Amino acid sequence: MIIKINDYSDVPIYMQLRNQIVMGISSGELAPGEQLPTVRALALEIGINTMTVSKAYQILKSEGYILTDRKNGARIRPEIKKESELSEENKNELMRIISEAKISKIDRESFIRTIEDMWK
Amino acid sequence: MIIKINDYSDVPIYMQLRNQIVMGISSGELAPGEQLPTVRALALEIGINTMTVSKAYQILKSEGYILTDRKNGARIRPEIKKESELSEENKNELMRIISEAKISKIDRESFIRTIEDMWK
Amino acid sequence: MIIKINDYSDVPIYMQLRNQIVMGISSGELAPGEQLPTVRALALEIGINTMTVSKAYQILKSEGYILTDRKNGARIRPEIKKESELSEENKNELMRIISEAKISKIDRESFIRTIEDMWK
Amino acid sequence: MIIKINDYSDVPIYMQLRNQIVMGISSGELAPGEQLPTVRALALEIGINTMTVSKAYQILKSEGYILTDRKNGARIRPEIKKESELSEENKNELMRIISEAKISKIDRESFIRTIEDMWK
DNA sequence: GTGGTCTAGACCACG
DNA sequence: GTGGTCTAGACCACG
Repeated sequence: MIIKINDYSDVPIYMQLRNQIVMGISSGELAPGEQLPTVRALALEIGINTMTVSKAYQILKSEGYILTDRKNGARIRPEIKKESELSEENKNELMRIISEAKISKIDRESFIRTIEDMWK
Repeated sequence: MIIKINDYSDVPIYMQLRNQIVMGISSGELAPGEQLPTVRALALEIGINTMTVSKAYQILKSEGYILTDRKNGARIRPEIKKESELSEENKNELMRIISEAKISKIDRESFIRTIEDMWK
Repeated sequence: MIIKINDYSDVPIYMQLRNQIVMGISSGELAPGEQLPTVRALALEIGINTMTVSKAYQILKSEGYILTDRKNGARIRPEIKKESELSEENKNELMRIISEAKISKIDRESFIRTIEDMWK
Repeated sequence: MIIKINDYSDVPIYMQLRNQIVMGISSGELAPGEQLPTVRALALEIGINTMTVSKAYQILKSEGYILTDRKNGARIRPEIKKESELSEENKNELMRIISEAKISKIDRESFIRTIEDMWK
């Protein structure tokens, strides 16, 4: 899986990394149980600090996306358990985006079409 | 209009303020041409520094949401002009949220229903 | 002569007024010796504060563009005397604008054509 | 690059700083990709507050002149993208300066020569 | 009375 | 070590 970091984004690097791994899981590119690179290897590959990768892994672990053990490193959790609801943060973000879309005179139908395209 | 600041959020106060005003405009709670509180009044009301309010207003101004004049303070721009497209940032955020929703086993239909509810 | 004030400009109203009168003189719309409206009349016509008009007149007077006397009010100075050189401020502004034009990849010829058009 | 702040100018310090950096980019004194001093270092050097430098940097960033990243601080954007047109504000300023030049009996040819000299 | 500017100083997230 | 955020407080230009 290819990770792309934008050094100039407002989104911190560890969060960009976390997001891309989550998206990889969601798309199926990262399979349940799949081994992730070691912190060191991934840091080297992307050209970022090991601390940054470590932080991303810790967040993914605390969110229940990955498992880590000393022997095998990190891997995608075979059975990810999540509430079948959006988090409050995500609801807020959605509301903000929808508000901006409405002000931009994007109509509801084309907005939903965008969502449907993204869902695939 | 009631502004609520979450001190524990990662989102900076000025941005929370900016977001809530944008949502107020979108919902119609803040009408085109409507007067906003003065920087000082709003700072006092929310219990934050005038600079922080000022920063929010300046962002809103630079984004074309409000107008400020020396005499009357700030008001909602009567004709807000926006590109009828989602920004790249908003698209990225949507993509992230959708990915998380899919992992949470939220099905597409109920996700879209959520959007439709929020759109109203 | 029609004066147009933009309440939302960063340029203070008194300065907008001053600028428009200077441009009126330059274009010939305001002739040497021509009477200007009284402070009160102009304030009423434009819908601004008399203090603001007064401030504009004072600046124009100190710059040698107009004459005021208690009896006749203000009028355009019959013989405006100016150094036949740009002021330091105007040179600085020109330099700034040229710098921005160059970065915008505007070519020198089209920039000068713009100047020549404006000069007419 | 030497930055000179005029304490007595009407132009705010952060804007003087912004202008001088833009002029530095335009003249080539600041090369694409070149590192800028840190906010703290520049504040110390000029003898102003870090917030003021920070404000200048944020404006330059929002205008697309510079990039900032958390690791390395600010640098000149390698590829600055600008509309190849003068802004309305710059056109207005040009018009004002030309008007004043005409009143000062500066003739068109020498005015354009001044522009050409500045362009180099 | 309004927003705009600036300072000194603090704390924080990021890497 | 870097920029980002926030505060308290001051002063100023404008109208």
